[in-house]
Amino acid sequence: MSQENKGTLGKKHENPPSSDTSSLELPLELVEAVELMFFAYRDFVSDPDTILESHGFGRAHHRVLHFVGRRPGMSVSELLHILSITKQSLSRVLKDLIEEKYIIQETDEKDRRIKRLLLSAKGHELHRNLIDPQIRRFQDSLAKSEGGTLEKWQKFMLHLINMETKIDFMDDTGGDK
Amino acid sequence: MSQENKGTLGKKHENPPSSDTSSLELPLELVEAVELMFFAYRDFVSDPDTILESHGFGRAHHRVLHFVGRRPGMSVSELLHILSITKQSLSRVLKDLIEEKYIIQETDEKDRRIKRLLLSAKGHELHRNLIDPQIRRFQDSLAKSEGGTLEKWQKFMLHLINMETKIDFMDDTGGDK
DNA sequence: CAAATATGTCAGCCATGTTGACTTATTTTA
DNA sequence: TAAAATAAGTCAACATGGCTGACATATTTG
Repeated sequence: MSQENKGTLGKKHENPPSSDTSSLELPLELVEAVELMFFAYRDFVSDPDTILESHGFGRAHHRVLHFVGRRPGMSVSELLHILSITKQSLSRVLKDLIEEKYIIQETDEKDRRIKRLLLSAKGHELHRNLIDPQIRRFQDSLAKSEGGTLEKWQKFMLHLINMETKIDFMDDTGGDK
Repeated sequence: MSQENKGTLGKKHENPPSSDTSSLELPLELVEAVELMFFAYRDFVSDPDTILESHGFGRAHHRVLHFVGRRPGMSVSELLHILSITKQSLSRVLKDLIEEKYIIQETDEKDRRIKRLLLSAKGHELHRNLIDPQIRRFQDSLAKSEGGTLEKWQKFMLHLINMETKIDFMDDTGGDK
């Protein structure tokens, strides 16, 4: 059942031989999957986008709030590394968040060059409001996807990401596995 | 097994009661899922991004190539609708693609106001080169995700998207389901 | 013939990425 | 201890790809 060709979301057409014409014919269900990735991601971030707008923030601010929330006390360079952006890009949004007291900086005691980043209460609240609709979306989808487990979805998604990223994620996630 | 709390990608911590503190404690595995969505999407588009760069194109060009490739003969307004962007945004990239002969315009016979969009041979080739690494990524991930099926992943992703988007996608996909 | 529709274009704004050059603290190391 | 390396921050300029508003043109429809 799981290996059959049916169920690729219900196209009218029969699947093409699906054989090893690999370099000639693309497997249609995977082309569809590419598209699903695009649509799902776009809609998945649409709710937080709306909330952010009302605060004069953008997606970049969201990412910072998210990662600082997930790894309280992380340094600026750790944040840069996980986001894979330049410090000039980061600085614009980080400055906003610090000025408006969503994020607090604490100088590290041992190494006073390092600034530890933390969410303020205000920051936690916003982060919470941003992630709530996304969590709900997952829960709804999970409820509707009988047979599918979150665990399997996670495994699949994890395999899509690059090794270096995987390290960052694991880090974030606690490490083992 | 599929309902247990374990396997949320291997955090060090025990899962918090996971009870109905719903409005107080976020389900950790879903917070991780949010993050996976971010990382997976970013890495998933990274290969095409590299190819695009060598052509002087961006992600926006990729999307146009993709949808025109998937729905040959679509009109400009259909494309605008599916991309959910303004015609001014589209025009910049579409102009590039037409000038450089990746996309061909044909005036509709019945209604000469409508321009039908098509990929040229050159367009097909580029599209193919862009999607190939993504297809490969899916195939690799699928191979590594024993137990998980593409079908279930698709169902889950489909449920994440908005109703209106779902209509667009189905359209694209052939309609039924 | 008037109104609606499909497309295209000009001009300017905004968010968020980039590079390169430099400063200031602070810690490490030779 | 003096020099080098590291962490953070800043200024300036540039690119991409969203956006709005205002219009122009061709074509079809009522």
